[in-house]
Amino acid sequence: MSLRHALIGLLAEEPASGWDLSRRFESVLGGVWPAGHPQIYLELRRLEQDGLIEVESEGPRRRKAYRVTGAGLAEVRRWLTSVEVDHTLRLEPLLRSVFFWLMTPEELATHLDREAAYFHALAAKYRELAAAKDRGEFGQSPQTRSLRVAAEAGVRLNQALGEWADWAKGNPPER
Amino acid sequence: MSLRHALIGLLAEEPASGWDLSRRFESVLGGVWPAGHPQIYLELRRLEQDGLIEVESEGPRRRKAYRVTGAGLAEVRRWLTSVEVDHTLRLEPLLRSVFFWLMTPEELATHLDREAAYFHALAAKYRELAAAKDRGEFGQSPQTRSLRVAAEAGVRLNQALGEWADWAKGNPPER
DNA sequence: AACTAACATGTCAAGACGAACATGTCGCGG
DNA sequence: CCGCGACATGTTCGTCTTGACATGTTAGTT
Repeated sequence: MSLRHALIGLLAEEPASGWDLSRRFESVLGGVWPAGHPQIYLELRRLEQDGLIEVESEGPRRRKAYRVTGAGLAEVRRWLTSVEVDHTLRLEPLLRSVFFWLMTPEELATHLDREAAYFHALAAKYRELAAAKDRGEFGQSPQTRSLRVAAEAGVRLNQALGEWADWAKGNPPER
Repeated sequence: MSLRHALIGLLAEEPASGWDLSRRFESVLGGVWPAGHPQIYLELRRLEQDGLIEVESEGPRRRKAYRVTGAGLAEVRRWLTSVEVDHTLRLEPLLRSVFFWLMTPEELATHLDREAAYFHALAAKYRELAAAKDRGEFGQSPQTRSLRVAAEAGVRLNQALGEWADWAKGNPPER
């Protein structure tokens, strides 16, 4: 159900079409909240029905740009401040770690190498993004600064996971 | 689809009933892969149909204990070694951080305090669990050692998130 | 003998989600 | 002016996942 609020939140920045939102989801939120375009178009129609967003303009190719309404803005703010945070984490790499004992030491070593490389690379990507923002490459708007905070989470999270994989290599379940 | 493999993996440790698995899911895997009992019972029946697990014994209260078959064991191992890891992460607290600019500084400060407290507390819980395992309180089986590795991830992940929340308090989007 | 908490297994409905399919438009290079 | 790639919007189907409801058992208590 967070998709709903994420869409309103993105629209609060600036009006956008389903297609725009789909791409922004992929680039901005893909790392923390994946959503395909079918879901997005569906939810946009629901949001419009509920009066939380409205059509701002219709462009070429049936393009419809949406804008947030007062009710919509109030609803995101209510979500941000009054709705309990859902801390549910679902991470397959960690699920797998519970079953490392079913792998041979060689298989495990290969696996952990790959995982460590993946996480360190992602951490580097976020580090770069954060540095670019610190250089002011995306302006200094509050939205950009929020993304800077989110990027910091990307850095720290993936850094931690990469270091965990490194640590696991030195502390395999079969010692 | 990982539920399937997680269930076989748990059964590879020792035979168990749907109820047992449900509780083990909550205690062992609840932090990384939530699953309610309806899913578990459903999936167990499917797994039995597919010959990956079989009924080991029937006890009181319609209790059916399942045991992994050779095909089942082969299937988890195939999953662990040959199926691409799904790195999808979905974490609402991070999604929210993209929209911090919609909160007042006061609301944000309160929110970040709560989040930091939550993550630090969880990290402490995992740290304790890891320490208990290091003291040998759960034996030294390969399974226990795998759980030790998973617990280490819990420590590092939540530690990182707690520190991130602390950092965000000092670097709010509205400076 | 009645009660209750914990055990144990399930169904059902609704919603979320993803993969694949379908349709049409605009701009541009050839 | 033809064709192609990127743009843009949608549907459909099957699976996953959750919450709510339903049913019955066993052990222990009162």
